[in-house]
Amino acid sequence: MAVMTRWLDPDEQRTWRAFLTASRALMDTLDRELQRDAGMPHAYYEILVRLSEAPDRRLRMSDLADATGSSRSRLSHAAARLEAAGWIRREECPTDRRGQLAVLTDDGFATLAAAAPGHVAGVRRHLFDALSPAQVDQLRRISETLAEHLTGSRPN
Amino acid sequence: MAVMTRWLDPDEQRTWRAFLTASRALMDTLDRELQRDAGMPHAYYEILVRLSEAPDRRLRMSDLADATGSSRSRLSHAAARLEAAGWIRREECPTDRRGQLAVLTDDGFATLAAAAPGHVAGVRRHLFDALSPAQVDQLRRISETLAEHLTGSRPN
DNA sequence: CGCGTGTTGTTGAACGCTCAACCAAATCGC
DNA sequence: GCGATTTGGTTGAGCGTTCAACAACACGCG
Repeated sequence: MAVMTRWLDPDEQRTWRAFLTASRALMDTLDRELQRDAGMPHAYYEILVRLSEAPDRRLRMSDLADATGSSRSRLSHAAARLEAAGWIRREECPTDRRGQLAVLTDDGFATLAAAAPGHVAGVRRHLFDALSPAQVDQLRRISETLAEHLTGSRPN
Repeated sequence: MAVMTRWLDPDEQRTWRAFLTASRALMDTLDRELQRDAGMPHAYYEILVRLSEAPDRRLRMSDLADATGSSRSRLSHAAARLEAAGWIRREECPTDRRGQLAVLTDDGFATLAAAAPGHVAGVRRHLFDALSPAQVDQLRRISETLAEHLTGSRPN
């Protein structure tokens, strides 16, 4: 027998819609700021950040895809654009002939360094400044729980 | 004199990355489920929902754009697709000759009714089931605060 | 009234993402 | 070892979004 749908009660409804509105507004705002100030979308910024933190500023495409939570296809397309912009280059992987390494160029690093202060200020202004320290802590726990629930492992 | 950047401290860093991971994973998952089960992206589902709740199942394009948090351009393109799918139709606005009304068709309503149970189950499974009642409450307050901070008004 | 200004909505191009198909190399199983 | 499967990565088509430009209409103010 078909299971009756358990709809969202008014409180859940309110929570869900507020979450949708807030997270969309936040990401849209940061995306627009980054596009305006650094000429790249937030997803590309994240790729450059991960590369900048990696040893020798290089990472396997696969690991980079995992770190940024994107599909291989998406990363492949993005890498093509980033390479055309001169911000990364590709190298062959010495231990696996299928593999490719994405390497952050000096140009890419400089672009990232120029974009970072403005972006961090945006994150602070639009997110952390609006919340109490207790709320920031709550948000961290909630997000880590959800991330683990959805991806099966803790966020990196 | 240039202001020194105040970087994110390790806790803020962790919070920010967890939030990015969680919200992206959640939206990606729901989007994929909706695309698979109902043949539409989440943004289009939201448009149909808002229309279904409006008096006479019709709304000014502008109001619909505000309600779904999308640009006019985006909504215009979306409406063209939804109209081609037969889920909405457009009518002229009687009080403003510039205006257009988006009207949910019976077909659109039926499609929405068919998609809703699965989608609600997904929201429950991926979001509410993973959190304690206290966390749901925290998430609501946090989201409402952020939404108000970012958009200048409470989420609807 | 009539002119300027703001609002409503659409359009086309460029861009980014998804999905499915695909190739090549590594690994598994016998 | 050798065929079958899995893994790593790319590609092209189709879709949705953004941005800037535009057209049509409403409104305010002299």
